[in-house]
Amino acid sequence: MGTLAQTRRKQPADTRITAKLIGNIKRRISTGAIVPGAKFPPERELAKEFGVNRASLRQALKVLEIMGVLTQRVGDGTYLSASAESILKEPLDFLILLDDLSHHELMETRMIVEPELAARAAERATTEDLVGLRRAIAAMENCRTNQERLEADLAFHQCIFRASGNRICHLLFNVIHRSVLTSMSKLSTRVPLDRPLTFHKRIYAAIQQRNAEDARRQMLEHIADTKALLASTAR
Amino acid sequence: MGTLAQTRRKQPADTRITAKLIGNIKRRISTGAIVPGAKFPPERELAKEFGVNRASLRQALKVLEIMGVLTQRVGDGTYLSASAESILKEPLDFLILLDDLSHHELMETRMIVEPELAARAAERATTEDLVGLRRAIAAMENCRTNQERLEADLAFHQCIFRASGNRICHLLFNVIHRSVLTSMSKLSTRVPLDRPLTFHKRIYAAIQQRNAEDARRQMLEHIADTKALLASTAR
DNA sequence: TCTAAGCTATTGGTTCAACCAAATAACCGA
DNA sequence: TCGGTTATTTGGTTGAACCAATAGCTTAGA
Repeated sequence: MGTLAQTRRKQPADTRITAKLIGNIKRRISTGAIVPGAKFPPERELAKEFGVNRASLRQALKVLEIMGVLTQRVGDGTYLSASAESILKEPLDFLILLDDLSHHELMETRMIVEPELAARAAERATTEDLVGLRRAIAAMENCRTNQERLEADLAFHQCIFRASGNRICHLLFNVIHRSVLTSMSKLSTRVPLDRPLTFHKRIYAAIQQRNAEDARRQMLEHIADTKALLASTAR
Repeated sequence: MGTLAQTRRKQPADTRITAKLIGNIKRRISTGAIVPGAKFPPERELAKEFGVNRASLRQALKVLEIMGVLTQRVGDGTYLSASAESILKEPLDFLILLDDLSHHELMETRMIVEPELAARAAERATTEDLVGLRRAIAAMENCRTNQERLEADLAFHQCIFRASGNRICHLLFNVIHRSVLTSMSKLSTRVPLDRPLTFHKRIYAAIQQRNAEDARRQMLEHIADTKALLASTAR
């Protein structure tokens, strides 16, 4: 009997075929065999190439599609994503559910990281970043619905994430903010406008003046304020 | 026009059955219909319940299994994970690949967050945390292989993550550290021992003395030192 | 010649049915 | 009661068929 040629079938060594396929695709990406934006071979071909059934391949591709690693369109094909903006969304959603992460803990995380991001933004912000911040403040001043107000709030912080120059934090906190936002939008009580707006203006001023230390402090106060407010309305 | 509900792509709602199933399961978890550790109905039943084919259901379950949300065992069944420790691993791996995140950017993120975590650890560390830190330092002093040294290094920082009390950062930086570690273990040059060890001892002293400010500063220096070292050996 | 409508091949989406393999549960004889 | 055997349950995989959306080609018409 063949000692090594048994990778095909019947051997229990062939466990976890989906994980294997994902690992294989990951390797192809890391070696540059598949490049962001590139088109995959058709599923039927790729399955043959991997030596697995199309259904099995689809499981692996589906995992990557939900994660945002790739995109599939009927009649067109499968494409590797150019970036992975949404890649942390689903996982973080489930993380919050399974580990029962509360607003409190999310806000705590914000308090740890965002002041530092604000400080970096003060050091690195471009003129476009500053424009974005001003626009977000204006949007907040002119908002009419609660939803608009929350979106404007999010936009302001996103500008800071971007200006900080750290993509990991940028992506992560986009997701965290969005999660906080959706829970806040479900609160019956109306979220106040003036206090956050005041802080946003102070933070903007600090960033615009390249005052990292002030930006850090104002951001910390801002989030602490919001956190306290959330804790009071939630009860 | 574009209120907000139209952020959906062109994909018709009747397709995307996998995403729908995942959303449904997510809802069941959030409402407590499925509780962490609980057993799912058999795939054949669950598929009937959802009104879809088993193959389609399996795609959804496979996504959640790879994410670490649930566990499947042949002949046994499907169980909802009690926690989601590994949930960020795969996504972050692909994030690093797709967005071409470098050591540099990962270390940058560490510099942003870990000093603050060290400060919190100084405020909150339990006696068990302190024991863990001492043990990690001892392991680093007694390590013989490069791999052992890196593992001991990781263990030290993980203790701090745990002691900080922030689970999100804990999970996130476990993954980031592991990623940095695997790339470092591939470097031909031997990573030095004395400097990191010195910093670890200083950080431990600060935490043990409940000196948050000192812990923050020492950690910042430590990571900056490592980062510089990485940058020099990588060239 | 160019455009628009229609047809066709491609490709992902879904379903169905069968069988394999691992774990468990039930059973039965010593 | 114990220990091993058998049957059942349950996830893992395969193959084929059909649906539906898209892209690309063809063709009729202005």
